[in-house]
Amino acid sequence: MTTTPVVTRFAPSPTGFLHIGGARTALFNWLFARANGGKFLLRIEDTDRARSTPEATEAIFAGLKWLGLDWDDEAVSQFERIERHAEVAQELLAKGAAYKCFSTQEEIAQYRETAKDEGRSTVFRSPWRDATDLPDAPYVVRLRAPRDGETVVEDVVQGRVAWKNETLDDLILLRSDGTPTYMLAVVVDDHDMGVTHVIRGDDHLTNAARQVLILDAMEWSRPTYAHIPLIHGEDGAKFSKRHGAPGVEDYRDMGYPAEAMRNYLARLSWSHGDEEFFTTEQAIEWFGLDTISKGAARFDFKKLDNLSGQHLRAMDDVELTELLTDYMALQQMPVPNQDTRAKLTVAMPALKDRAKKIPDLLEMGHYLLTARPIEMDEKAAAQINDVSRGMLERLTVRLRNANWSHNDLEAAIKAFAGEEELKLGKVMQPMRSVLTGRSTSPSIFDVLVHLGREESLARIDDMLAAA
RNA sequence: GCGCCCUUCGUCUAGUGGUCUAGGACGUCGCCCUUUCACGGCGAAAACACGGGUUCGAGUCCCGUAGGGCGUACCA
Repeated sequence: MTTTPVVTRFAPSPTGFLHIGGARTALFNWLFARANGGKFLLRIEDTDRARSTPEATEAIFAGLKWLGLDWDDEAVSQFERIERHAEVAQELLAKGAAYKCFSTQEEIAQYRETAKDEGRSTVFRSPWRDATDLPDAPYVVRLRAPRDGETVVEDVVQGRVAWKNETLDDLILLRSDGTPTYMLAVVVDDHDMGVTHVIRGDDHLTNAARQVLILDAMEWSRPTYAHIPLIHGEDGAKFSKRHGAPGVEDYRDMGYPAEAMRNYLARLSWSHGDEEFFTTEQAIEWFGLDTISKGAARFDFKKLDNLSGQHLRAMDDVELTELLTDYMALQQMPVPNQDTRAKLTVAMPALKDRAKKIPDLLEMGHYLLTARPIEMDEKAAAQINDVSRGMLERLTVRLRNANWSHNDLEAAIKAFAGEEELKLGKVMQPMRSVLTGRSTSPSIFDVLVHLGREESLARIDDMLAAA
């Protein structure tokens, strides 16, 4: 027995951006290919010229790259293969497996209407299926589909799915303008590209029945099908724009690391026991079509946030600093210089401890990214009054003589609070305001150390001078 | 309308006839830690859609019902 190498593909239509559902489909295909040492191919389904744009194609490339889903070989343009699609249609015609249908769209619509009125099946039955006397008029090429028996698709996730052939119509292969339909194009392309496993959304499950008919007519072998459930929004309806963030770039912009995104998306309708948090390497090791469930999953931002935080905390500090500066560049923010980056890396353990997304890192590390004079936000400013000002003034005197280490500073400040009979928080919060301009930040002792003696004291002096 | 698919805590899921008085994770609530916010630790509430079968025994198999989804184009 020869083992044929696995070939999967992702085949999006370039009509906008990389949809979150599409991204998950791409991820499954990628994971399966990588898990089996196979190939992951990309095909752009751009045969609908009116809706396809080069920008959308670029957006899909960008989305996949950001997610880290690298594809093998050149991306295939379906549009460029229409000659080949037509060729197959001709072959089918020659074999008698397809026929020319001269019914107009109006006639078809009429047929369906009367069928509906009479309570019959609305599946169109072309009068040209067995006609011998053909007019000289525009025609479409239809598949001569079997009318008896049933068509069965063995799907690795859905199981055995069967349709009575009488419910399937003679689908159109070539339109009256000679261009191929989607049904024909997918089948031909998948075959020519050597795709062994078709992993796609279960909105294509019904299409599989008709595609299999084309395959059979051409006497081509069938790929393994895996129709995976769709991703729904938090309200249970198909994930769309009104759910807030339909495109992968939205998640990039919100500051989720790609690794967290892969982890979260992988866990939607797929699982490996109780594993929740894992690396991409582990996902590749564990992934299998047999552990995909049939039910649609709802997208849950809360869980994504949690996973994202875990990934942030697991990341290396230098790597995280890079991720942070890349994000700042992406958001058109001034990118910190080498010196500031070094400080960010040092502070990173404290910053990442309380972050879920990259912008949280930015917020936490704000004190390192801002220069004197510090601007306080509203909550921070509320901490400053005559009492806290006086307190800080007395504290500063102590600080000037303190040894500038985390432990010594902590000891000095605690001693001060004790003498003033103040709860530590009463001392810390005003300090936080003055040093960071925020009401939340890493530990003040850390902040003092990160900032250094000179900068810390200067920030306090600024405030006192402004009084 | 017709066809196909789906249905375990609020959410993601484990579960492949007995070990399920149903496990984990997120979220929620409580307690602890604590200078804020987080993180972390401990604990709690919380589900087999419903009804029939099959079986000694069903979350697990079969059939209905209900609910949801997808499809039903000379779109992809």
